[in-house]
Amino acid sequence: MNARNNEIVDKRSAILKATLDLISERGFHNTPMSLIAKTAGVSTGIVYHYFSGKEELINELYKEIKLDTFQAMLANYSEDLTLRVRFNDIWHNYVRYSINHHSRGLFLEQFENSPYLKHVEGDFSEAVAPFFNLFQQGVQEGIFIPLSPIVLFDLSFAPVAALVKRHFAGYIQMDETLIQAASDACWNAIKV
Amino acid sequence: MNARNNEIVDKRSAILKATLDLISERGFHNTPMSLIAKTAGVSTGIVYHYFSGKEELINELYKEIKLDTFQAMLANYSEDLTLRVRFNDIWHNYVRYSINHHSRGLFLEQFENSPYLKHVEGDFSEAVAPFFNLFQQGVQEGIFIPLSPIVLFDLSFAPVAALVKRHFAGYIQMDETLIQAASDACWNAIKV
Amino acid sequence: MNARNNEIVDKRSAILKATLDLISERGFHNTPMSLIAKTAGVSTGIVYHYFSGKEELINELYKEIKLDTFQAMLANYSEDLTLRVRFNDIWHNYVRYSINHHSRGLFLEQFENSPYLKHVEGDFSEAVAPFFNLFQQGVQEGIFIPLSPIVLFDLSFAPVAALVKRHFAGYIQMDETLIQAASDACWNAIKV
Amino acid sequence: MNARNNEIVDKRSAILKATLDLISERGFHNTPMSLIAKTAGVSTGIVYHYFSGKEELINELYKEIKLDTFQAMLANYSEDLTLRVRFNDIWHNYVRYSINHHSRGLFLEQFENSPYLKHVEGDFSEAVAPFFNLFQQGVQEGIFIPLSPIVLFDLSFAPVAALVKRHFAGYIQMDETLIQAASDACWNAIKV
DNA sequence: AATGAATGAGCCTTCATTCAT
DNA sequence: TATGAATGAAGGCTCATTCAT
Repeated sequence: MNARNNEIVDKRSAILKATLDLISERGFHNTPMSLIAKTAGVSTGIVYHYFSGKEELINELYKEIKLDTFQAMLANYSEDLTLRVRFNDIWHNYVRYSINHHSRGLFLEQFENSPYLKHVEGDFSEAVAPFFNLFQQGVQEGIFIPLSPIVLFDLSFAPVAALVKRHFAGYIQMDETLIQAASDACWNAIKV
Repeated sequence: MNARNNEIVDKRSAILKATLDLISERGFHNTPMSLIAKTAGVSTGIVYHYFSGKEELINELYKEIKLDTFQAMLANYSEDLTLRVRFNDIWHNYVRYSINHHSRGLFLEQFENSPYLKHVEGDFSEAVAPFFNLFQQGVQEGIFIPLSPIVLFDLSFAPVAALVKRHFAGYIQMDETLIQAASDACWNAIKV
Repeated sequence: MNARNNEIVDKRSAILKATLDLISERGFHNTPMSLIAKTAGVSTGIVYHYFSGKEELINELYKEIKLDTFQAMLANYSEDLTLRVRFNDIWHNYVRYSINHHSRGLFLEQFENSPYLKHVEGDFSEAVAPFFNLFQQGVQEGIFIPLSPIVLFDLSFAPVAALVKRHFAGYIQMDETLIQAASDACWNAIKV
Repeated sequence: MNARNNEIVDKRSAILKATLDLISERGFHNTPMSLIAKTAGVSTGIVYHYFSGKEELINELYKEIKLDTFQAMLANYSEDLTLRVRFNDIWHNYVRYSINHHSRGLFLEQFENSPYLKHVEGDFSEAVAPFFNLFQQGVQEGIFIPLSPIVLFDLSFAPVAALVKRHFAGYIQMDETLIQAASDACWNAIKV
């Protein structure tokens, strides 16, 4: 990759990064394109070179972050590990990622709860396959309660975002002890 | 209550209702005050007679809905019932309410995930006291895992909103069987 | 005058007084009718019973204050007194009135410098006759320079408003010594 | 200065000029930004590129005009000239300027009498220094009555604005003869 | 006479997007 | 590629005036 390409990557990335930071703090509609450009250190016009408009910019950002989040949850994932260990790793990864990248969580929740934004039909099927397999295997082996993977997914991980919000609101402290206790609780939720 | 008061109540309520419907479908910033007024069948100006501005209108709506949601969760609640029954009732109430009043759930999630809106410091302490007591009692009796009520609350109910979203997205069908299964799962999550 | 009439006078006066106070401090366009009504202790609607609208209200107020100012300048005025004494009395009266009724001066200057307001064709000819006579007599007696009364009026009194503004701005202190010196200066301006 | 700079200067100037013309004829609050833009031949939005808002636009205009007025009064000013000549020149310059640039006078008086507008703390100290020196010198030389420069300034020039108003109202004709007579009168006012 | 809820036109300002350079 | 001046539609809010009571 030559200098020119690097620059392209840099500029596009700078725009995406500025968008994330700003939107997570100020919200979609309180984040003008001009501010995104300024924060990214580029001109307003050039943003429209990399993205067709604000909506596409945000959709692109969503896809990147959503994918990155799934990948982070699956760090060190291996089907050689037991279900219990895999589940626990994912839970910990997810919490850690959510705490270490707060703005990403804020962005995702805003995005996914905004009826205004046309939800991208991003194809995350590949990214979520491991989860699907995990829960399916558990059901088949009679370890998990016989519900669809998507339900098991929500029963397992919905509490994470809620608890991380409490953490940042100062109501609780997500230390290792609490993380483990909550992870165990969620495991018990779906365990037969 | 005389005709005039009825009218006042009606007008204010009409504005709040229009706001809820519009925002849940279009989002905060895609819902102009003029559209709210039009939908409510009143003039733009009069909205500012009942609410000081858009922000107060939305905050007021939030407080009403948040409170109503808590109350709906506690329908037929009685401390004479066993923990198990109480928990199960709340879970069912919450799901039913979320499904029957979809727009309220959409609104709440938008609101609570919007960094732009100054979150009202509405005092819900009274409204959430029963939940607090429920979880505290369970811990004291050695029935629930020894975590703070707020954590137990999230472990118990965070999946509801997630599952209802899947329901409306068409991925799952929240029928009585599924509701009961999920409710049991969450009970198992916090049970010792 | 019976109680009812008193009330009428009171209400009308209260509106005029509120208008004066508010406009002198906030300006014409930053003074809503609703605030005038509230300050006067009456309802918004009743203002339109006493005045046909905001413009008439302000015009009425202008006429009253303008007339009152002329009359104040002529307090203790007598053609039996010498020109010198009459001039000096007017000058002192004007300054004292301007200082003791600051809001009236502020209002008059706003009004008279506002191109937006249709200037009332109030008939002040009777009120200004003494001034006219004073200057005309002085010219006829060869005491004043032979200029039209209106020019002599401005040469005599234009500095008053300017100096009173300096006084309230804190640049000067309009004490008796200064008033007398300035009054003498203006006398010298028009004296042959 | 290249074409682009010229254009910028032109556009900014066009906005200021339109603002002056409109406000002097219609008043501050009867002059919408949209009309200013339209009159200046630009879009509404671009006004906010050159000025942060209506208030800054007006304040900026005030500073420019106030300064320009002082400079016009001091045209051909030289301390080599006698006090008498300097005074007379200023008086004539001021009257001529006020008559030839009527809108500027109207604007200044509106602005300076508006309690609503936050008066800019423009630094005119440099611009008014010659006046200050003039009056101070006169006092020191025993030619002017021993009053502060600011008082002497008002005694000298306050009648100008008043007389120019009479001129435009049609009551008097400010021809050379009258100007000279009035200028002499004001000189006599402050002369020992 | 009196109230004040109600109307709706109009204003200031913002901001996504375009385009000349 | 890159800039940022420029556009203009749209939105939140104000307020003079009206009118049912």
